[in-house]
Amino acid sequence: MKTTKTHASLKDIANYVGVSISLVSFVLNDKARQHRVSEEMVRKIKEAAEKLNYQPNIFAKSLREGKSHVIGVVLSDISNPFFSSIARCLEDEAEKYGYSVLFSSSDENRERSEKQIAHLINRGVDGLILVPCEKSQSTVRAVLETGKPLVLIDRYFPDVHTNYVCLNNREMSRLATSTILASGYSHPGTIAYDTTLQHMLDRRSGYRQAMEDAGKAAFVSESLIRECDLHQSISSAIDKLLAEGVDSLLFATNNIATESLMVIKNKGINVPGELGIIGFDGGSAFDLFQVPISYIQQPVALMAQKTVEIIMDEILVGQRLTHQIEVQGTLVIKESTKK
Amino acid sequence: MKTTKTHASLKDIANYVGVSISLVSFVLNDKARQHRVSEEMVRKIKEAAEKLNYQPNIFAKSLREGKSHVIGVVLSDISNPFFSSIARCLEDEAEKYGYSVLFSSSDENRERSEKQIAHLINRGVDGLILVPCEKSQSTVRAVLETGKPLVLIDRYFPDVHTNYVCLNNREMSRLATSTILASGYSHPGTIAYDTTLQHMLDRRSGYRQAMEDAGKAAFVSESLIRECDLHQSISSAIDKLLAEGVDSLLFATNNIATESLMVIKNKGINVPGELGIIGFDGGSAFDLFQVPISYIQQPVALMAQKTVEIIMDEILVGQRLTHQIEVQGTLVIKESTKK
DNA sequence: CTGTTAGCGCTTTCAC
DNA sequence: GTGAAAGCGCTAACAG
Repeated sequence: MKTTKTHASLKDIANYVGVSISLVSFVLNDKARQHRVSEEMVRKIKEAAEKLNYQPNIFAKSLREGKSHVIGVVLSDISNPFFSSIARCLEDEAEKYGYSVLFSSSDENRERSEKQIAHLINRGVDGLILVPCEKSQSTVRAVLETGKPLVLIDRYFPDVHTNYVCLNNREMSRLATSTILASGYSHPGTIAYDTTLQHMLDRRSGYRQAMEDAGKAAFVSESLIRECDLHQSISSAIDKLLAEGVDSLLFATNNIATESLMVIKNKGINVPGELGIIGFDGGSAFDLFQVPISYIQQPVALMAQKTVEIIMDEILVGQRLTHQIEVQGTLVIKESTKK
Repeated sequence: MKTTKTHASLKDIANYVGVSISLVSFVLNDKARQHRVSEEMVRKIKEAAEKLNYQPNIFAKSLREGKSHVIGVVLSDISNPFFSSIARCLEDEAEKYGYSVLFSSSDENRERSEKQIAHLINRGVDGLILVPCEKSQSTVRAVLETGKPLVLIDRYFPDVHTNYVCLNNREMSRLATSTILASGYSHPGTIAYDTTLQHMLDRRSGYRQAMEDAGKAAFVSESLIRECDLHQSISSAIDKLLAEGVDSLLFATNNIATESLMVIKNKGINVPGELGIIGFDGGSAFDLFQVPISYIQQPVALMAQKTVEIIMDEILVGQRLTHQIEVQGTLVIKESTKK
């Protein structure tokens, strides 16, 4: 018994029915009408296909059509809950179009992501969905030049003209901060990653905006917008912020929030009494903390839907409009901001 | 400018250098020696390939070779942390072999998983890695019959002869339970999913074993091994167990543990004083709970490594031995079991 | 040492 | 209404 259980081909059906291969191809691709194939013939061929359990050979089809019916996705790390939930939604959306999704994780490493992208393009993906990493403008531009349909998700570069779908980061961050203020906290600080990626800048600037709106612009020294990169630095960032007299914190990502909560717990700081908190993206860790944590929720399913919609437009219709979509987040208020 | 920026082909290189296509093919596939191509020629061709930025057309290659260099993976749900971490590891392992991974989520639904599998096979994947869902023996057997290399991961069916890689579930569960007992808890209970999947049966039976070993067999009524399926039932499962006089709990999965901790927190039960706890797989939620939770850790990276190793053996070498691997877990003890 | 040739399975143009 | 034939890019058996 051979491993490659050679499936029935058009030829097999043609022989079986006693007609030409092309006729079978027409019928099985719903081009029967167009070629005015007789009803009788159509029936016979479809029956035979059914009987022989015909499955089109996707390699041949791809070779011939220059299409793979696969879209490639490069994200930060698929084992990160935020990205894995995006992954799941992308998978579901793509499926609606009969498309499969090939994932790879860049680990926020530019070289690595370039390799992954090259690999995916080599694999013949019909389009690319990217969570671009820092300073990868040139990479994104290079992809653009290949003419491959491309949509960025979660992040974008203001100086690169591409499709993208992301959260209204600035606004959500502003809203979160002003909510903290409205709850009676007077000295909120924030912790974000030390990166030039736009979504982080926006989250920081939303915080700043809220502070200005509240007439606390003067209070916002750079030291209230702490940056961190490694896990260790979170602890020291919190120390410094507390030393500044901060009474509440906005965490710019889920990871930062989770790490920070760990630190806060270990320090025995009381939430929300001593410290008010808002995080990003929710998750069971937020709910199991001493007090449920308020958070900014991203409409992940919607983001995925829009992203796939855009890319499929380009792939199928060949549309070349640029879609830049900002979806609206939701602020979910729990106990951690109830002073 | 065309979308399909038609890449350089073997033909282009052949024309450029002024030789035949096959010669180019040999050289570029490292069969130069074998065909005793002259050094000079090899150099020229490789240079030309470099210069024209040749990239083999993967569709043609696949069509010709009947191989896609892709492996398909069907798991429960890629947005579940346990599976997304497996996904990530599988991705990394496959990459070492130049293979890509196509994921899909079955949601523990047999019909759905059958569709996904069929789809992946249609896509021409060279092998399949499955987290099989309940009662899908026949599906697995069907895959086996196609002759496609197959490895099950996380779970297996005792009555189906396949490759698999899973945790030493019974032993870990036994160890966890006996550890609970050794810590001074006398009435441990357990909560597992209501399923006939072997890994769940094993986790239950490990618990039972430990109880027998401790001379508490009589104490183990069925009611101490609660089953749950929906979220709501967890709450009632815990209620019943507490009513039975249970003073500690072993949760058979990460999800069950997380849900349960939520319930326990809401009930205001003191851990580890009133209730000792051991969960599965760890995660930040476990660490942020009032007291860090002890857990059984699965060597996910190792599992992925073994799985890919086995499947690549079959794909590349055509090996047909059956590998059934049980990897060893680790019991990580935290505060939740220190009475 | 190098070239010719025959497909892999499919789509599609053109001819009858 | 139906069929013949070319060709997508690649590999490999066979010639020379």
